[in-house]
Amino acid sequence: MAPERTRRRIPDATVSRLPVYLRLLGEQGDEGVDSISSERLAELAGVNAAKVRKDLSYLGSYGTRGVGYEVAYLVYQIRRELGLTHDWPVVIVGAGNLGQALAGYGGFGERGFPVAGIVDVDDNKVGTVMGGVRVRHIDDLPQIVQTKRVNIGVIATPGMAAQDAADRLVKAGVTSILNFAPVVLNVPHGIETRKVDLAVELQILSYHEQRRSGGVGGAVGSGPRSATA
Amino acid sequence: MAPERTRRRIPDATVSRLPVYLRLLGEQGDEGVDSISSERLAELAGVNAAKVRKDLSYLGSYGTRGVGYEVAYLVYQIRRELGLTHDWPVVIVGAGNLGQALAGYGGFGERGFPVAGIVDVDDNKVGTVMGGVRVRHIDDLPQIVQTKRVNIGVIATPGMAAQDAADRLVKAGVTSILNFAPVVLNVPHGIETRKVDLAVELQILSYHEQRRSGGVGGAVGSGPRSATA
DNA sequence: CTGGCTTTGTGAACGCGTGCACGAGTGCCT
DNA sequence: AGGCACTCGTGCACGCGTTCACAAAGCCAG
Ligand SMILES: NC(=O)c1ccc[n+]([C@@H]2O[C@H](COP(=O)([O-])OP(=O)(O)OC[C@H]3O[C@@H](n4cnc5c(N)ncnc54)[C@H](O)[C@@H]3O)[C@@H](O)[C@H]2O)c1
Ligand SMILES: NC(=O)c1ccc[n+]([C@@H]2O[C@H](COP(=O)([O-])OP(=O)(O)OC[C@H]3O[C@@H](n4cnc5c(N)ncnc54)[C@H](O)[C@@H]3O)[C@@H](O)[C@H]2O)c1
Repeated sequence: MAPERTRRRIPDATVSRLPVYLRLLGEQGDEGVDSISSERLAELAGVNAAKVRKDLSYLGSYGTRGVGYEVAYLVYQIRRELGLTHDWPVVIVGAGNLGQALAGYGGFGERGFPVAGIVDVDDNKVGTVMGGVRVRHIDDLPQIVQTKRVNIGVIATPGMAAQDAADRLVKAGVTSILNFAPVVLNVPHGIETRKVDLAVELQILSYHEQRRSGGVGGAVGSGPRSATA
Repeated sequence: MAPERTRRRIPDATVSRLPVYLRLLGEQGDEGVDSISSERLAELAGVNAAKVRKDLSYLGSYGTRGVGYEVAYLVYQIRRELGLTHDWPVVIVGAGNLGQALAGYGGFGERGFPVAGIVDVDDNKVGTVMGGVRVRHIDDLPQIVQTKRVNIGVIATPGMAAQDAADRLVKAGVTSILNFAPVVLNVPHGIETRKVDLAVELQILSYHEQRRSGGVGGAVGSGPRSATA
């Protein structure tokens, strides 16, 4: 626990944009572009140019005034800051529809997140192979996490089982969880969790559609009234 | 400028939380709870109680001081505000790994987003059935959108094809898009889009893991892995 | 009916993220 | 060498979202 001075903290909003810049920079690099301005990068990312510059400034002053940013170097710096200089193996809990799609998706491994294993409680699924990975029983979770040095777990179980899955992941030693189940997870302090909820996304779109299409007649009922669904 | 054509606008942050409250309230209702306090709801949602009250206040004053909120009535109000009083059929573009998982997922229909159709360019996939829905050719998109009154489209194609899919969706008449491809979509003004990018989520987790494990200069004793690109 | 208890609804303070504006550095051209 | 065009880095102001704190409002017991 070396008291290394707490490094400059990067705002959450910036952290969530860095991966986008990273991908775009990678694409630009592949196309032979070796220098890029904040203006151009902003256009590609669909954001404000000043925001791009401010975001990148958190990494340090890696731009050249009058010119722009060297693509390759910037890629390296972002990767370093995001901890992408080495792989982060992930373990998937739940080998259903979604778990299957995730395991069969090559994009993870390419981006530095190889599937170290996928587990399930259903004996009918254990032993089958999905996306080149054999499904193992959830009791093997601790062993997988430890031998493969897994820090990140992905929950793709039904909502009912999500908390159980989270508990098992934490107990096995996982410290970050990506949760696809529509459930608010209860985890110990220090465990990082992120939730991806498709129903929520659709409902947000629904809100805007509803708003667009007539915006609702007047407010119904000025006062509280008992109305059963 | 035009007068306030817009009635009370609900902040984006609130809109994104309402679906969570809605789900929790539904669960509580199923368990026989007919009244709930902001404190309790906040606990279930993992947020601050004042935030819950402020969020709900955008819907109107539907609480009873000293008591709390009537669950059934609150559910009704949130559903009305989110436009969930009727179904919103969705069309899925791309019948691959992910499209298949989405089509096979019953949760959508249950929550008011039935799959009106799924389309693909691959003739080998056209005609097959996924999750009870027959895959149709993408050229049928306009017809599906119009006959089924579809407003929401879901993009589950590779990144390369995502912009094309978006263009086709918009041309067909869709006004909201949920995009799973890791691409920044370019759409006309007025079209609502939301993006779900798993790689971004994982990279955000990676950032925190990297930070946790000592920060600069990775603590893991792996080899010199300084590949840029 | 009154007093005490509970919980809502919201004004106000605060903090964070965004976008503008501009000084400061860099490279190129004359 | 000097001037010019360009782009970064950032101070600053603004707006949104979060949180606290409390008066208003409703319920209930006695
Ligand atoms: N499939 C989708 O497109 C989709 C979309 C949105 C959300 N989701 C969410 O993702 C989750 C999974 O969806 P799905 O369609 O894959 O469901 P699914 O029913 O197809 O698969 C769930 C899997 O989890 C396994 N499981 C159950 N309990 C378990 C436990 N305690 N530990 C380990 N494994 C367990 C089951 O055996 C099953 O194989 C759900 O929460 C769902 O709401 C899925
Ligand atoms: N599968 C996953 O778990 C996963 C995870 C994260 C992100 N994604 C993203 O989701 C998208 C789809 O992933 P996938 O694994 O299903 O890919 P996939 O290759 O399995 O499926 C893509 C499908 O889209 C179809 N397609 C191609 N071009 C099309 C076009 N112009 N119009 C209509 N359909 C077209 C293909 O025929 C194919 O069936 C990708 O962008 C991927 O990055 C997938």
